Amino acid sequence: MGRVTSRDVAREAGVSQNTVSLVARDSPRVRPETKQTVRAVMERLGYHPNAVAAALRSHRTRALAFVVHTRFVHHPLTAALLAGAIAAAERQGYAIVAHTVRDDDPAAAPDLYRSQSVSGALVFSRRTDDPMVHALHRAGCPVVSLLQPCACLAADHCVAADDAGGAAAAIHHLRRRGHRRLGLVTAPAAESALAQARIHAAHAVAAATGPPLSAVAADDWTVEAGLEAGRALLSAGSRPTAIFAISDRLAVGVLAAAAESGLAVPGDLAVAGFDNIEWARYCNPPLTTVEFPLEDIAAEGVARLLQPQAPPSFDQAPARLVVRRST
Amino acid sequence: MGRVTSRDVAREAGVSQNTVSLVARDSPRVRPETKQTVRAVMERLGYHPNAVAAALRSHRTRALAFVVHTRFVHHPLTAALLAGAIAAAERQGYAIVAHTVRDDDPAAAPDLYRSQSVSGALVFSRRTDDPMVHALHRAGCPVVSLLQPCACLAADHCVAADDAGGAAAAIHHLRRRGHRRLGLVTAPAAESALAQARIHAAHAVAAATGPPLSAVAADDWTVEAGLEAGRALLSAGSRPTAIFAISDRLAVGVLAAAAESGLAVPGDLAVAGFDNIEWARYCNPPLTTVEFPLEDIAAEGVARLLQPQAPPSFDQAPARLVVRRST
DNA sequence: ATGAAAGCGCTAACAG
DNA sequence: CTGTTAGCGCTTTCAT
Repeated sequence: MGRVTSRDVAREAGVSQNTVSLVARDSPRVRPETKQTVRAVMERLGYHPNAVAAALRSHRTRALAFVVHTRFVHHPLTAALLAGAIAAAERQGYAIVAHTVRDDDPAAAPDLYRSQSVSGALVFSRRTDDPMVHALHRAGCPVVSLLQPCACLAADHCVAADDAGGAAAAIHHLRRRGHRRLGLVTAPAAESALAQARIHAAHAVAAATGPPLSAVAADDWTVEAGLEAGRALLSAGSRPTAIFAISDRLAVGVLAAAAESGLAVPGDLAVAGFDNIEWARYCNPPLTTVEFPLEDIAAEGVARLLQPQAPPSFDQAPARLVVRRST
Repeated sequence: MGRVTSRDVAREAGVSQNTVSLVARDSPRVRPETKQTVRAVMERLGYHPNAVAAALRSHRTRALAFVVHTRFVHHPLTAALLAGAIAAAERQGYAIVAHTVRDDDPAAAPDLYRSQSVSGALVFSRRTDDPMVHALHRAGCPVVSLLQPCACLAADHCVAADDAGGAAAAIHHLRRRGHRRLGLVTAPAAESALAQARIHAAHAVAAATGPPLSAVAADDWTVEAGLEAGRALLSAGSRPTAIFAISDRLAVGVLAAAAESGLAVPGDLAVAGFDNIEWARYCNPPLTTVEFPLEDIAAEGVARLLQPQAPPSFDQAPARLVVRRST
């Protein structure tokens, strides 16, 4: 009891294998009546095209890789990007192969491409100059980076949000609330153009509207690191009355630091973040933050891999301030 | 400039294509010296085996699907399970194809299997009787369910945690803290054997150690639903002094309800959850909860798909109480 | 608009 | 231990 092949369908329908193939792909070059007949036989025999054979013969593998560092698998943005990528890819008949890369082994990423298992890769990286992205690129793999600009990729192979605009909106908002002394919690910025965009915009807007920001760099994109950075800012001589953290996880750490110090939020300290992760809605108090359309960004990434000649549907995805009770 | 094939390597190394194939798969039936020679040529020519051709010929596709409902993509457990599955699969040379299924379209799941794109599926479902799992199973796809027992699958095709033990530990803990009036927040339990295991154990232990639980059913596994259930419990006549929620997200909702009512946690109300999501560590106050080894569970799921004849390495993954400040 | 023939790159079966 | 032969199921190319 072998599986049903296009040959079986062809024989049964009294047509050639070629015709079956064309019908399966809904080619306009087959007469409608013939299609009807062949489709009926497919149905009756329970025929399902073998994607592996199709890929071998056509040299087109209908799959894309989604590559993320092992450490960022748990990041809330990863899930949303992955979901968006799956949905968009599926619409075009592509599958998404999820792959994680350990920081010490960036060379593993291109194997999927070299073995013809995928025809391109979406990456979510925290670093502008990422060995994993380099390795993919050097292997000739079409790569699109999500959220993060990448040194080795053309600008239109990076689908980013309007990080500068979002950060500017957050600082403007804090100023409008009457805050003079502002604090900024950053992440390892030297490595990340995404972080730099948010940081530079924050500094620029702050300088244009009042005293400069006092910035503290967290040493990772984690709640823990945000907590420590928050402590540092809150124990300084002239404590800020508002803090903008360049990610929500960092901001959650700042909230924890405020709680430690017995500061009421937003009474004694206002806090704003960036990303609008689910957590932001339900922390105590709910966090003012910047949101951007993750699923659209992932979908655009898929489009730039699969229709590389089509014009990008946007340059930067819009960022929007979501005001909640923390400010 | 076509790609390098095993034929090119064979010609260049002066051996047969078959030998190249055996060397690529590191067969013990090839003389070490021959391997050396062939490997050198592979290296020199930049040969990378074509996984698609191998799959077609051998009828073994080295990929597994990881299937989850669209609504649960963002669930924190999903990321950990996926990461564990990827790591375990990769160790055996398999890739993970991530796939989401909309609730209204359960029939889409088997397509990946029928097209020979994957040789089995890991599923993460909230329902014991899930149309998506049924569809996969009916299509003949080997399926292993993670965390959730499934009606149509053999017991050893479900890799679950010790839900009963974890819930029991939580209730015992609350009793030891001196609480008499206990509340329970459940999720839609009729559909979920996982939920039932936690609920039944909680009721049983509570009954054996004091007055019965007063239970409220949240209508989803979300923070929002937990918030509403928490409100219901806290507005009742004789308010409980401690609440056990069968998931952390529900528990976070209960914390929010407590904050609304101006109740101090744990002073006026103790709260415990289940799952130990990252959020639990950093909410305010940090949440007492039950943890279990997600990555091990995913790895075991992969093993049961790829080595179906090997004995399971465990029956239920151990669950452990993590005591934090909320109790 | 359809058919015939060839072959993608590999592995399996068998022979030696 | 290694070589020979055949063919996985499909798409492509060319012919009609």
